[in-house]
Amino acid sequence: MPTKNHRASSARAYHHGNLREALVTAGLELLERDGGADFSLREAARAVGVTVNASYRHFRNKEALLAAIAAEGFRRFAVALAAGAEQGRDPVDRMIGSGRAYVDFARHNPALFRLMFGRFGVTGHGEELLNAANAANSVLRNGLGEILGAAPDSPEVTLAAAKAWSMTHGLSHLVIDGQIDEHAPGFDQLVTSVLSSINP
Amino acid sequence: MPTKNHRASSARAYHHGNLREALVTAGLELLERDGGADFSLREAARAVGVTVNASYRHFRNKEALLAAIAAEGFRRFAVALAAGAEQGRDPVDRMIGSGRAYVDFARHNPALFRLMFGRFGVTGHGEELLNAANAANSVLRNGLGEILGAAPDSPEVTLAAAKAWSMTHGLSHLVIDGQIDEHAPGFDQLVTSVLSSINP
DNA sequence: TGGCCAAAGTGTACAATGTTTACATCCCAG
DNA sequence: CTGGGATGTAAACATTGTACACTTTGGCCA
Repeated sequence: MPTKNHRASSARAYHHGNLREALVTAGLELLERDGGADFSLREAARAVGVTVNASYRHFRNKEALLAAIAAEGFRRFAVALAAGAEQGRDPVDRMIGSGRAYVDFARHNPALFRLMFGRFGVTGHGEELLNAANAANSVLRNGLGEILGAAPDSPEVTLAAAKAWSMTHGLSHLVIDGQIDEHAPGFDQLVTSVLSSINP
Repeated sequence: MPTKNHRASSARAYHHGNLREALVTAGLELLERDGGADFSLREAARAVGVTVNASYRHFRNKEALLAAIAAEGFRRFAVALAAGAEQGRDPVDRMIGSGRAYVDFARHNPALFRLMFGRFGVTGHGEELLNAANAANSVLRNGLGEILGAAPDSPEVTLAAAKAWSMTHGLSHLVIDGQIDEHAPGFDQLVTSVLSSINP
């Protein structure tokens, strides 16, 4: 636990205490507040009650802050997928459950979802992000491995994962981009129906 | 043909001739040049050899230019899908052919693809964009209608379209976002395999 | 033909943003 | 207690999107 927490109590200390984490949290909030475009660095600093330049003590640049936010997003994503899976009895049900969680995560955090997948191609943005993304990924592979009775890194699972992942990911994108209307009657039914067809 | 073409010949005329179209073209090019972030309005104007403010005679703001670019993207997209379908003999083959074209379009125009789907939720950005998007969509529905022997606007086709579209769209996104490595051996095989499973 | 006027383009200005460089303040180790 | 590294602030810069006022152009009508 690297928390130092210099002045957790004092109302207005010169040192913020844990600015890095605070900026990530503020960024997450701002990201979803106006949904679309990404927040400005100054805005995030303002929300935390600090000057812009202070953030440069914790992140090399804005991109680095966004990467940290994306990493946190992947961590929450993995938790959501696992939680969605837990509600199913058999492996197929669990798979569909986490698929539904996948879509719901995107619906409730569209800007974060786009940030996670859109701007950080897995590599070149730090180990933290990479690990978080891989953790989310293995939830999928383990589930499919169980269904197929094969190792999570076997070729069959790889192919099945590509199919299931494509379907779920595409559905999520189409929904958050408004191509599929999430408020139309029968939307839930449609999601269920689409996700059911990922059964390999 | 609304082309006025004031001074098509003169090398350096005060009036550009067809600035609107030129800006769209320049925008398309800049978009793919550095792949990721969207170009600056000033950059596009510079590329065309004109002041930034000149663009405001043709577009209300930057967003409007992006919408026009997205519309042009959808037009080319529809053409590509139709071309991809033509190579197949039976309806299923044609479906897969346009699916492959879908993925290839995304691979060759990732920034445009993201712009088209990511920032313009079908509505609220002008009729031109809406029509172009619908044209691309009907290529899919017609193909599936043919396969299923049902009307393009029937419920079965709607569901089948949601599945096929999700699968193809998701695969495209995962590829251009680097989650699926397009340079890995067997990539073509994987695409074929994934797309084959859209057969309803 | 000549002149006018709307369309199309330029110039200047402004607030906001990301980033750099120099300075100020705090807290803990010695 | 004290000095130095960590953490913050202040001022400055180039770039961006956009607004406002001006200028140039070329086709239409007398």
